[in-house]
Amino acid sequence: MALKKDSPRIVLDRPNIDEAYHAVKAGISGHKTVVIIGKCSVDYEGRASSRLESGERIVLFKPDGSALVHRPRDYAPVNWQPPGSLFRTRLDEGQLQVRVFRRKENEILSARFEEITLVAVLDLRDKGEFYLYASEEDMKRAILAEPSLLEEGFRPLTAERPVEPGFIDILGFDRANTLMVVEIKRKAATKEAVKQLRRYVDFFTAGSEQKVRGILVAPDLARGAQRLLASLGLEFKALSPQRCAETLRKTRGKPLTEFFVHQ
Amino acid sequence: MALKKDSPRIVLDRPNIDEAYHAVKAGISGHKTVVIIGKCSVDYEGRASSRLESGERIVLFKPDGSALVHRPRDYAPVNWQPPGSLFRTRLDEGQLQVRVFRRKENEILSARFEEITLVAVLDLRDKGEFYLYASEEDMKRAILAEPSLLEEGFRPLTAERPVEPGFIDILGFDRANTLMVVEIKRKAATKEAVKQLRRYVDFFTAGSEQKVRGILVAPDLARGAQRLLASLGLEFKALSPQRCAETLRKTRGKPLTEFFVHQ
DNA sequence: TAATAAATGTCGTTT
DNA sequence: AAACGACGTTTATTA
Repeated sequence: MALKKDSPRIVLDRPNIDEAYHAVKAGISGHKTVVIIGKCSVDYEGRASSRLESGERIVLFKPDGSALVHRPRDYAPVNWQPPGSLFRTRLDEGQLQVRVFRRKENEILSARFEEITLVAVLDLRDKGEFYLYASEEDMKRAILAEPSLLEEGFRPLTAERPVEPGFIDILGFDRANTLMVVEIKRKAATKEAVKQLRRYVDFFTAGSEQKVRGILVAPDLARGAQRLLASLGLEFKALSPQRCAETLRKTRGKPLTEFFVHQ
Repeated sequence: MALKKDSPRIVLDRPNIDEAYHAVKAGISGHKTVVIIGKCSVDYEGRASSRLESGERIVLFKPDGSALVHRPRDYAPVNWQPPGSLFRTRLDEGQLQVRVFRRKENEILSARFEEITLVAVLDLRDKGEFYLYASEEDMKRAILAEPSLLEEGFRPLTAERPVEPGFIDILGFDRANTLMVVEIKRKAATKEAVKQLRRYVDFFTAGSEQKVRGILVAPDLARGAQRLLASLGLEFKALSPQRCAETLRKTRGKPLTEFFVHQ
């Protein structure tokens, strides 16, 4: 059973099992988004194993090969398979069964429906862009565009050529030509971030007499990070993602969305 | 508008905005699971900020206060709020808008619907147990139940009383009464795991002449972990989660499900 | 409340 | 393909 071009959409309210089976099969082979709401049990075998006993859930099968089983609670799906999985639909012992295979990890997910409340087969059109801003990357770009955000006289180096260890956010020189290693965090910097910065600074001080400054840029310092920072001889510069977003907007005179990072 | 006891379920196929609004509002105030499929844009403000431009999506509102916006692709929701959030439904400029507040983190998610394909208000009954096995915790329990899985003559200490640093998986003594620190991984142990074990062993060797053995228990060693392990003077014991699950079953003579960890 | 570790983490980038 | 780090990580556990 193939989906007709003029009927890319199926909604079945309390379908019988055959109706549900044909709709789901057609939807999956037609690369549609399939929603099944009903009473089901779910088994998973792969990196771990699990069994979910019978209950009413919302199950999604997406055209990219991802599958999700959602209970009426929790943020996370109780069972799932990532994109790239293969769907197989069948009738087994009078029940609708959908199996989801992921060859790469040798994983299999099986959902078996005892009762079906609703089946929806949808050709969802979603080309909308997703913009996430005030990211760490935005903060980096703001400092490169306006180095005084970090310190008067700061001259970043990263903008000109990539630095040896690519994991360093920004390298540059202060007014006195002292090398500065800049580590950026978009949230309050933790002790972990401090230790990370120390390692980066060590990379440049190793086997050298040259003084190197390590600057942690973040909106705030997390509990305990202040003391560790001081004890490791590093510095802190308070800077919020919001401030960076404003700077980007002003610097280039374009709408903020221009600077969003597309996901 | 309250949901009547005898109509705990609403399915609206291509509803008009007023029908949709009343159904969603009733569903949310009645602590039902609400599914809205339609064309919407989504804004988020909180730890970061995001804007999702118009497109057709599946949006879930659960009775526990969690919300999910799913595009027709990807495993992860494009936007969400965790359980405990507050829902507010309203009609705004002729569109259905649902806002989700999370006071604690000062986060807000707003979904605005231009077109509504489907609204479902459901009273999902889901008491089914979820069992996950072959977890790291299961491996630990298996070794405690059957110490020879690790090594002939191994006597675990953890079972008797909790150990000082609670982050160590198992502590015990070998046949020669040498202290053993056991780190368990359910997947191939990475270099990170090796370094972790080294830190734990150091905790016991610090300021002591006593020899301490560090054993990494895992089904396999990841690339590079072998060399690091040897260079740090640690040992490896191959053990699979499956083997542990079998041992648990044999040891106690109960069905495997008895040993599942309930999530 | 804060810190820490685990997750079927997922997802991207780089080696 | 493996490895490494980031994530609005989330979640559970422990101090």
